[in-house]
Amino acid sequence: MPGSAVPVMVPVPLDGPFDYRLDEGPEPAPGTFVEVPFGGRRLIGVVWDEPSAKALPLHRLKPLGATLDAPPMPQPLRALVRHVASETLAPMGAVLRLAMSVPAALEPWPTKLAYRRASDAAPAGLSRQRAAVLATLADGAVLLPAALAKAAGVGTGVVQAMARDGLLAPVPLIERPTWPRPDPARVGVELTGAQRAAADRLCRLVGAGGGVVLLDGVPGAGKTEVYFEAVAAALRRQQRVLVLLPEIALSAQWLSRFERRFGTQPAVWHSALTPAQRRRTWRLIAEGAIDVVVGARSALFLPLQGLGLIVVDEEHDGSFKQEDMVLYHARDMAIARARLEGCPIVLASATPSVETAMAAGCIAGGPPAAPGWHHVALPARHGGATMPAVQLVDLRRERPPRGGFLSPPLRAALVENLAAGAQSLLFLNRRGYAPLTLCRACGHRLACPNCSAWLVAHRLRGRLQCHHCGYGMPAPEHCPSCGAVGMLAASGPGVERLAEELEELLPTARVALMTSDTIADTKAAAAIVQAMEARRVDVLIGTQIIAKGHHFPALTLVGVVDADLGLGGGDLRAAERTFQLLYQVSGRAGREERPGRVLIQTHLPEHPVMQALAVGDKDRFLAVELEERRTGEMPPFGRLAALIFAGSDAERVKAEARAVARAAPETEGIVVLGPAPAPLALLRGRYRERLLVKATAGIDLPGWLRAWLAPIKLPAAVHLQVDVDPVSFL
DNA sequence: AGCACGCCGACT
DNA sequence: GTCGGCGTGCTC
Repeated sequence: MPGSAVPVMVPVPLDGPFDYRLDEGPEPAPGTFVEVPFGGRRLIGVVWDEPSAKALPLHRLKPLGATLDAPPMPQPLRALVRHVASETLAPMGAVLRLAMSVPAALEPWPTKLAYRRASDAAPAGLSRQRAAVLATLADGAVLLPAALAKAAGVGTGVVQAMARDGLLAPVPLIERPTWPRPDPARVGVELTGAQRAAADRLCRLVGAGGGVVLLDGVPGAGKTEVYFEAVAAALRRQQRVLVLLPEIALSAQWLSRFERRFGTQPAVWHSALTPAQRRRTWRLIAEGAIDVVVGARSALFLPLQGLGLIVVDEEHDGSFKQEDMVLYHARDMAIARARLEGCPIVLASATPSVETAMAAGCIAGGPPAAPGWHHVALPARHGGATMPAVQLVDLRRERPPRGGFLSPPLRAALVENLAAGAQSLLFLNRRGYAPLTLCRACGHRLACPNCSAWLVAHRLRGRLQCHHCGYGMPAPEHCPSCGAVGMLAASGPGVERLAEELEELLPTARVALMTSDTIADTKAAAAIVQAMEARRVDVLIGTQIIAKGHHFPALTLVGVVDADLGLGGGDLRAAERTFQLLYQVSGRAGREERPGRVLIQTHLPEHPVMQALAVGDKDRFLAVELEERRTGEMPPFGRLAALIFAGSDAERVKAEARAVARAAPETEGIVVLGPAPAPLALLRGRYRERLLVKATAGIDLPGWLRAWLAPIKLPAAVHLQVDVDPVSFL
């Protein structure tokens, strides 16, 4: 008997698949989860669609193990794994691991022992309790011990004893939880005419085979309610829906809006789930028992079948780019999944990314919409949401008092707003007390020993902390360099320091701080949101964590303390990110009947970002930014890739980076820049050098990179990470 | 990623 | 004399 070779992908960071020998029985279909021997261990893998690269003779293959009793991985998801690997240059097995993130969910549901009567005839002389148990189990009923005891009005001890005595017969019962199904027929909030029209356009695409829609409108224009109608359309067709949100936007507020429309909460997927919740949710999704999943970027790889719609909300958000193991952009890969599933995808944002806006053909002076792309714009609600009045405060003229960071106009506005009994928000994208501590005696600056970064002072914790690695130390009393005592001075603003300044300015105000340091979990976040809603806070100070997801009716003043923060560093997307962030923050002010006011403190009032913010014109900003990108042949007109070489030996890292750069093939339309020290030249104790690859449009950049790098063998002491289409340049 | 095999320091 | 450090190499 010859047997056959079965290709299996395993979730280890290698390019597969690997072949296994099948001696008898039918060949398992692609997607089947199987157990296989691998190296010294046994792994769960997936039967793959294409044969392995090298065909070993059958006798050299190890035997295929058992098939797991789990729904096979759907074909479009397998295709997505291939696609993500091919685009990111990650080994396919590393991507597969993302789609097999919950191995425990591949085990069948646990069975619990339930009981039925051992015989129809009731023996004589039973206690009242035992008789009650048997009576409860009349008509062949089968119940779990706890339910049985409760129904019979006895303790569980009676049930256990009766089982032991043979009066009850055990029946293994599979405990499959049920999940409430969202009801598309319910009526949620009433849509305006314009919202209805936009919703109808989305609904027409559902079931029509595919397409990408940019759904664009100011905060409060009702984007969520509009795409909910598309969700309902998919549900009416018995299809499933995946909604991706940035982690911090997945708030209780979003969930309750969903519940208002559909009568029940959707399944959620994010990093804070417990292992048991994770296992249950994953398995139910694989079994097709869950219709709608809302989750952070890792939800992209959930085994939903029969997808009818994908939504990516806050499409522009940088956190959709995964920055460690496999470097993928969840928005771009969601577009790929939608194409592979043959379903439409809605990208929603008040501040679309340049890439998305260009593809949707909605930038003045830009190209028309790419094939399959659509643009649905939602106008502001009349009498409802309007963007607040934005005032630029020129810090070169309006100097804050010595040692402070709030300019006279912003101070006045804060005082005024408190007197009026309204709430204010101060935005500063800097955690801690001060970004830098220096010695006034010798000028020494306290830096992280592992990274090229300053240590950030955190007064609330009495520590100095590195924001890039885990390093921290108690705040020292004397300078570690010259030993001078009491000469260490905080330099620059942080949110904690702002709170101090505010306490001086508004001694009676109730101030709350919202940063990732003060918000440990969703409960803590909900507590602050509640305090704001209940008007127990007058001024909320926060980092970018406050930019999204919540809206506070009584908030009428927003102060941006340092608008220029994100513009330094020469990052390609610095202007775009700053505009998006500040526009979102500005949108927090005055979303109900009260008019809002925004003060933006800047040293660069003439910068296009500030000018666009001042007039609230994102279309003009996009047009200016697109021209800028066109001139430099930067994305979306060309593509970039960053190669980061890292290792503990600075010279070796540099030498390897140089050698790899020299090996780059000469290609029309591609330039390799560098190596140069990466922006964080030292990170977690490893020296980093960077090569930047710039390709003109139309070049298969991942393919070119693979051809270049495949023959290169790096020593283990130098690690190379390839980031195709980098978002952050750090 | 794991897990083996493989050569140099501090212990029963 | 061993136990164990993690460097490098392989996994159908």
